[in-house]
Amino acid sequence: MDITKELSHIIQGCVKQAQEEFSFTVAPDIVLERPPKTDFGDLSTNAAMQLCKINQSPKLKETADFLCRRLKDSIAGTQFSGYIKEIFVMPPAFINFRFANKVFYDLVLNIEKEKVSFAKRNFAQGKKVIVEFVSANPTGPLTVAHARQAVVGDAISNILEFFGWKVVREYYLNDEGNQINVLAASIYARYAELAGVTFEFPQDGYKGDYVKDIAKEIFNEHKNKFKVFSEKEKEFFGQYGVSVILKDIEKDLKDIGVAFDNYTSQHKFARTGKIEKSLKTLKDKGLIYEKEGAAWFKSTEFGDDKDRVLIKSDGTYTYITPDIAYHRDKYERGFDWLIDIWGPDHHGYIPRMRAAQRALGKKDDSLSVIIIQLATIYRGSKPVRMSTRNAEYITLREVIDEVGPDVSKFFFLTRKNSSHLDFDIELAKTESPENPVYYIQYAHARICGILKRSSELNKSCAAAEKVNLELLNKNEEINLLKVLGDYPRVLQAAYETLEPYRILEYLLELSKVFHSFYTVHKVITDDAELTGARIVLINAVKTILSDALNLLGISIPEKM
RNA sequence: GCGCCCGUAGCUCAAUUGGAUAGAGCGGCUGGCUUCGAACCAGCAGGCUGGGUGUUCGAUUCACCCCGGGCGCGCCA
Repeated sequence: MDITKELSHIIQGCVKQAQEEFSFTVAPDIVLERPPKTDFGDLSTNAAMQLCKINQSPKLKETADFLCRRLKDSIAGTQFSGYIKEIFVMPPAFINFRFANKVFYDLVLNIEKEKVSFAKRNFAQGKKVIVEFVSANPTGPLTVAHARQAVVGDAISNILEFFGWKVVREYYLNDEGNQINVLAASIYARYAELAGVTFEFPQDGYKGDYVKDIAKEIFNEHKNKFKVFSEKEKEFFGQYGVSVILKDIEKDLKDIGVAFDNYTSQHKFARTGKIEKSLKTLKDKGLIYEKEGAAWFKSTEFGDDKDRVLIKSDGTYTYITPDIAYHRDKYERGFDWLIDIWGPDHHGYIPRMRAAQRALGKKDDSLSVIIIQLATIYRGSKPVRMSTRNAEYITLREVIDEVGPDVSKFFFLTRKNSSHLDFDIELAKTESPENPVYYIQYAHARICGILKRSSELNKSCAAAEKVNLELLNKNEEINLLKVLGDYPRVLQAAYETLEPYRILEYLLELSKVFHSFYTVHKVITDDAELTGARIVLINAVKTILSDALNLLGISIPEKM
């Protein structure tokens, strides 16, 4: 039984009665939320306040009292009454509900039976969403800056899947254009050094050692083949470099546990004719005009602050031109929802992408752009500045090797997407209590320890249905049960806001109430019935801990 | 100058999208292991939520104006 749903039906009925009683004409939406303190009960509605507000009535208290009486009447005598212990009004005019413990016992049985899918809702009904993220230029190794986007994007994808979406994780590979030419020239310059050819290193070239490595590789195969740097060499060195770098990127992503379903190469995409097609569509709609030898898109007609060049006067495309076609192609591939995850340096790009999407006749809510703020990386107390061109960066590889994938993921997921994140590598590496990862892991490990011991002692055999859960009535047990009950709501909030950090915060809270329970009560005792009940309880905690982490892409050890 | 994000305890961040006495972790201070793992628990101290005005039963949240920080504003990608 879904208490929240049932209750909101009943409240709706009572609100109608209140409307008659006080001659209110408008009814509010019914909102049920969890009160901030346990003194205020387990669930709360502001229906009375809303009712008075929209009907401009000062009778706050009267309305609340009336609603409260009617609610009690409506519930009394029904089977529902076994689940509600108390209904009371608190100032200014909240109506609060306190549950009977039966609510929580049912919940634990549910977790035991269905595992984590007890929290599942099929919101999407199999609709398709494409999540595009990372999409870092293949001009150098992935840095920790990309790592946050990778980890969050993957977690968001998992959450969407959990709620019934068919998800495709996609990496848009920007493998042509200016920066690839610069890469090609940089590699060629290093090659030239080996081959004894004079060629000046480009001014804004990529200075990292990986460029030298690639050059060396090419030199070993083709010692003196490339005497000059013409179009042919530009293409060869560029694509060679991209393929080597991409291989490393893929490996890094794999090692941190982020798997893409698809890489779309701009280089290949440009050869499908789709860019020209989308240009033609815009042109046919009269949204493109000529000025100073370039072709401009009237993006201001769709909310952008200035029009944008699509075709430069030299005949080449700007960055957005293929990107518009690419986004259009996503729709044509059958996706109902497009999610782009970008770094903060791209936020200025949102209005023009949005404009293009509108120009193509798509609804605003079919495209979501999530901006993930940068992670500032610290080594101890010192921030590390990063630049790919100047070869000053910490790579994702270093972080995986130093800190390990699970712990790094944990840190990248601890903050709201829009918040800056301080990632202290030294802290992440320490095994000190300052490291919050261990708090959750420790709770999990403790549970595993108990379960192992109980099975050694042969005390865990009672099946959940036969266990007398009513024995779980101590404060610490009830608290634990309540937090378990919050889980579906937390997941749903993470889904609606696309903010995975909510799940992590929840896990910290769950771990906290577990630790409190643990220090006060023993699970394994001589009382077989109580032992059985408590084992069911901690099993439920274990299920949520490991499955929620799994949803975030983090694994958790049984021992530490 | 314009746009976006941010400003909350000494530090790093929350606050159920307008709710109740603004909460956690770290750091500081007090206590707690003979018993399933003390990487833990219980408690104390710490706040004019950057400042101001407004909207209303109610503002950390919304609107407007200042102050301070980050990022972006190209026929780069």
